[in-house]
Amino acid sequence: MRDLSRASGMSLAGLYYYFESKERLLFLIQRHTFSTIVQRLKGRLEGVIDHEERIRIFILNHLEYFLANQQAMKVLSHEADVLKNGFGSEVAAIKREYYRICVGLLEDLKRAQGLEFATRIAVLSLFGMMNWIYTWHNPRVDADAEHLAGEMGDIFLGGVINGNKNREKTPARK
Amino acid sequence: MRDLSRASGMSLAGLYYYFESKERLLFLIQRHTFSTIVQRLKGRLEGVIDHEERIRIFILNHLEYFLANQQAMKVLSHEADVLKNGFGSEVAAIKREYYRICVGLLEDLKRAQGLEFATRIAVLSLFGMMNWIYTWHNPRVDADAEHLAGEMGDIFLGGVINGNKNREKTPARK
DNA sequence: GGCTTATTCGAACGTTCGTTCGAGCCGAGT
DNA sequence: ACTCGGCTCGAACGAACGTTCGAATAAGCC
Repeated sequence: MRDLSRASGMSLAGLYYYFESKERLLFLIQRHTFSTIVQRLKGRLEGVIDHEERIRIFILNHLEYFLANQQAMKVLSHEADVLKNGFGSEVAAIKREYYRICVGLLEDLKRAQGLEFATRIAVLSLFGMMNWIYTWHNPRVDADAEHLAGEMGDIFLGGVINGNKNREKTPARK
Repeated sequence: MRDLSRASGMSLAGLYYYFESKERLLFLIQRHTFSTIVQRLKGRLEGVIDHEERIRIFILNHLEYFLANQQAMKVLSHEADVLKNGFGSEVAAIKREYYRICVGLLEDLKRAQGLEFATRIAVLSLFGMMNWIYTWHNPRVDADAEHLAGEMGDIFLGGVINGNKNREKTPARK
């Protein structure tokens, strides 16, 4: 809170005039952030029918926000699940909606192409790929969101579509 | 430190008799953890020549340790890069060696199969997939390390081997 | 038994943290 | 001119933190 006070130019007590506690302030930041990501995603998905393209849009939307707000996302990733009961559940609901959208995109792809893979593990692997970026991405060295989304989309889509073909002496898995 | 004192049964001051500071204690834990992972990996890779199998071993080794020490890895993931200069560089060196091993495995696969993808992004995506597990894995619900390593191996190997075939109207990328 | 050395601990120190309080400032309304 | 409500702040409070210190205990050796 003292850091925020210094950075914003407002006194420490002044912050508490607007935000009743540090926890509520974190809650507002998290709610705003995750709501924005979900809202932008919905807008971008409208009218797109190709299943692979929809997943690529999901990845690009996610990475763009993460890289544009890298410092913030670093904190938010570390501060996941620290909110107490009341605050935590509302943020958790938004995250759950986001997760469910991704599950839906994958289920659609599975149905359309007759694929077989574990949706939950695939979705959480994808989130891992994307979220881990805050630990290594250096804007001066690494490619931009669009390029990275392309590469990750290649790996992920190639994986869920052709994945189990690479098991030696193993039939398609249930 | 007070938590450790309570959990270990030794007084707070007693801890400082054995570990000169909280930072040095964290350093010892990190060094031991990452050294163990690298050491086990090297043992398991010995004698295995198939490139895909070697990457699957890498994934299994990583996930097994992460799931067997989930609470610890949750902390270590959060405490990455908090060590000051002296301590930090030694741990960073071990991590870099681990990273380089993974890069080597992928480069071998690329060469053997004539593939084209960005190694750095692929490696860091794989780390993301695997490391993110501490945020969602529930031992009572989710599969064990072996099963998860199989699924993630399918996705990752399928992705790097067949990835760019899924780009619409796009040639293989450089 | 005495003496030395290793181990353990309660109590405290100084700092940082989240938060609160009371007093001051300032512009709008009467 | 006076007041009132919104806004801002310096200063402090109590708790938690990493760390230290001196004394108490235990263990090994003569």
